Amino acid sequence: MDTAPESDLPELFVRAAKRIRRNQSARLAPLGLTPAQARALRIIARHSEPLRMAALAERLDIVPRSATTVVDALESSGLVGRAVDPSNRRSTLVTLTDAGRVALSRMSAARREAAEELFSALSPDERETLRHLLATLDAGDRC
Amino acid sequence: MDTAPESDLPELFVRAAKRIRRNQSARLAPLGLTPAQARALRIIARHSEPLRMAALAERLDIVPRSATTVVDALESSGLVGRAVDPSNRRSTLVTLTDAGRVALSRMSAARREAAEELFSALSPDERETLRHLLATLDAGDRC
DNA sequence: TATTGTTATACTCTATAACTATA
DNA sequence: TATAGTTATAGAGTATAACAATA
Repeated sequence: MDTAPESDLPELFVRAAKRIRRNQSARLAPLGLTPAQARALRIIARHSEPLRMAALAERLDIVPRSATTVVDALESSGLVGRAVDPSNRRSTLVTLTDAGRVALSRMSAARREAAEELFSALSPDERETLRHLLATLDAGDRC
Repeated sequence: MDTAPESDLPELFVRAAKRIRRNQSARLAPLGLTPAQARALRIIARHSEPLRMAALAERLDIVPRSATTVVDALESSGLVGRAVDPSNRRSTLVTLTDAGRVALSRMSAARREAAEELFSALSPDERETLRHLLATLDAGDRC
């Protein structure tokens, strides 16, 4: 047999990411959201003040043009609104709507269930170790 | 400040996967390969015998139709060949060409460099722990 | 009738380049 | 001229559904 699954780190990440993406897609579809839209919504919600498009793009780790597509979708769904920044009319401020807040609260339950389902193979200690290693990686790769 | 980066496991995975995908794309582009094509090529190479399309799709964790697209690209590049399975003429056997073997050997150096670059923030022990946790997760989610 | 792969099509995510409005 | 965001376009990755050839 030469079918032993490859187990190097990048390959394992690709596999895990694929499972997570699928799980998220399935759970978010009933809410009318894609994973990228949900991610953007959470980032917008985490901020007390409206976010500029460029700031949102940076936090999503995508180029500004790609953020436009994501926000277009969220705006069409009525979950966020765009407003011209009065202090710099070139900038667009993205704000959460009431509907957006409702969507977010529905998402949080789905996210908890998804995390439980995806990481049930690990003990709480193991999950914390994993979280720590991934956070270290995340911080390291940005320097 | 309410800008502390979210650090739950799914979010950390999405971020890590994005970095890995980018790194792989950049390293594979000069070889004329996409990450998915490279992954397929490695799976085909790991087998001593030709792989059926359905078997390849299963190992890539994609539907058979999607495997067709990947193999089409590899065949156009001359890295793999298709042959009718004599024992079951409905099946297609995918085989590595000499050019495919050359491409694979070039890939392996690129993969080592990529892994070193991506995981340099972790010690060898930490990498092994991470590998173990991801492998556990991978095995668990398939049952 | 069931299986294997493919044709046809569509959607998500993201990118580069060129343009517009504003500064 | 520089900046912020967008219009236009493209490509990677993957999916569902319908169909052909074979079993």
